[in-house]
Amino acid sequence: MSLRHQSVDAWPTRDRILYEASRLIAARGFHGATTRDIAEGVGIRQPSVFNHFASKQDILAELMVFDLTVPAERAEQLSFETVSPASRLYRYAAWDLRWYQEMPFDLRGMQEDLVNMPGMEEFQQALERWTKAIGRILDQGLAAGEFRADAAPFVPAILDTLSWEFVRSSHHHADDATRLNTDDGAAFVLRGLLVNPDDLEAVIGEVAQTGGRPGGGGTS
Amino acid sequence: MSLRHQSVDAWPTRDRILYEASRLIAARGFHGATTRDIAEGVGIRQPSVFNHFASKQDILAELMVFDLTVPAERAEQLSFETVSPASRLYRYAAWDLRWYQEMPFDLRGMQEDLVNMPGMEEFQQALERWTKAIGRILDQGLAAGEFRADAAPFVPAILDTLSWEFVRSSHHHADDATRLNTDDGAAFVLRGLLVNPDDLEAVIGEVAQTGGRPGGGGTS
DNA sequence: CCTACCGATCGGTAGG
DNA sequence: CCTACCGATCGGTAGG
Repeated sequence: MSLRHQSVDAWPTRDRILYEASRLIAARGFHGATTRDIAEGVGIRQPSVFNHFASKQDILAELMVFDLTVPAERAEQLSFETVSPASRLYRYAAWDLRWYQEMPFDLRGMQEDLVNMPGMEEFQQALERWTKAIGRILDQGLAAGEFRADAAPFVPAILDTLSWEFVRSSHHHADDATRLNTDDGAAFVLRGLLVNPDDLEAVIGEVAQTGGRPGGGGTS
Repeated sequence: MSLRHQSVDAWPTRDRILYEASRLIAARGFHGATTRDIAEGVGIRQPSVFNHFASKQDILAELMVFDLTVPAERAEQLSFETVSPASRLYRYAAWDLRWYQEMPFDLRGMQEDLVNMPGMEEFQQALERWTKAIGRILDQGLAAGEFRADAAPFVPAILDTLSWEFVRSSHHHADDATRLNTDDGAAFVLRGLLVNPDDLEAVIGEVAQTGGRPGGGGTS
């Protein structure tokens, strides 16, 4: 079912365009990734790309759904739940890192500034919603005395980077043995953030009790 | 003396080109930042840019010295010193974050992939030297039992991000009051990495004893 | 530091 | 999904 479980060559052309575009945008940036390069990677001629997407920007927009819209939705869900802030942040981080690890596309080129392009307002708002949702969880944790005030400002940027790191690792080591562990990544963030790092075990336990599953739909 | 202490308008044209280029590359990527935009920001005509730099890529190269060559040198220095690995990593992190905070240019557009462009081999090597030097300190800390094996793999990427975060904060809040604290950033990394986070105070103390100054030359 | 200009390459269209 | 093609824009040069 999932694209991840098939060889890229077996994907529909439309998905292969998304895949090649994501790799090239990650490698050279949006403006450096040309429609000719994308087409060449897919094995078609450049104008044929426009039979699947109305514009180059539409390819970007579809990739941004995976990078911004879906994570924003998940962060908002968790920001309104009732378990402890620490537990919710851990759950979000673990979900986020898994999301990027299992992502078939290479989203490292989806830089923040791209949402400022005309026509990308939808994703500008998704980014804002994500930032606010994470900010809510952080504020709740600060108010509850769970989080360190001198560490909280770094958390959004660190979640971002760890996401990229898991994309990178999933594209470089295909075998499960050398893969980075998503729970270790989430634990790293929490250890730096918690006033009492020794509470981490309990926080993780709380997650298991409320039955949080990494869940979320397919990728295509 | 330092560019940071003068208004941008008072800088020599060459430095203003570097400044505008750094901002545009951060905002749109190297290929999205055109020489016409750079010139417009400086207040000169597009061909005049080439009176100061032989090519657009030469502008990039000069910015990369600040982003890669200088930090690589500092990391290598520290990787061969004799104080504890934890203390050296803390010192590197604190130096690195200060370096980016005081940097007059916006280096957030200096993505890793740019070093793969033809002619940028020098910076590909600088990046490699940086990675190896940080890796050496991490390996020494793991061997000494100071660092957690499940946290060490995340450290290089997190140093990277925190650097960008300090660039961003220094470009957004000019006043010292709301500025992010570089020591807090370094402490965040160490708390996530140390087997015994309570040792952090001692690690910071060790730094003071060996008399490590943030030091390093000017910026221009 | 300017005006004038050029070859190459870009995203996208026409028409099958 | 292709060939043929186009207007716009790119980095860079000539010559003052």
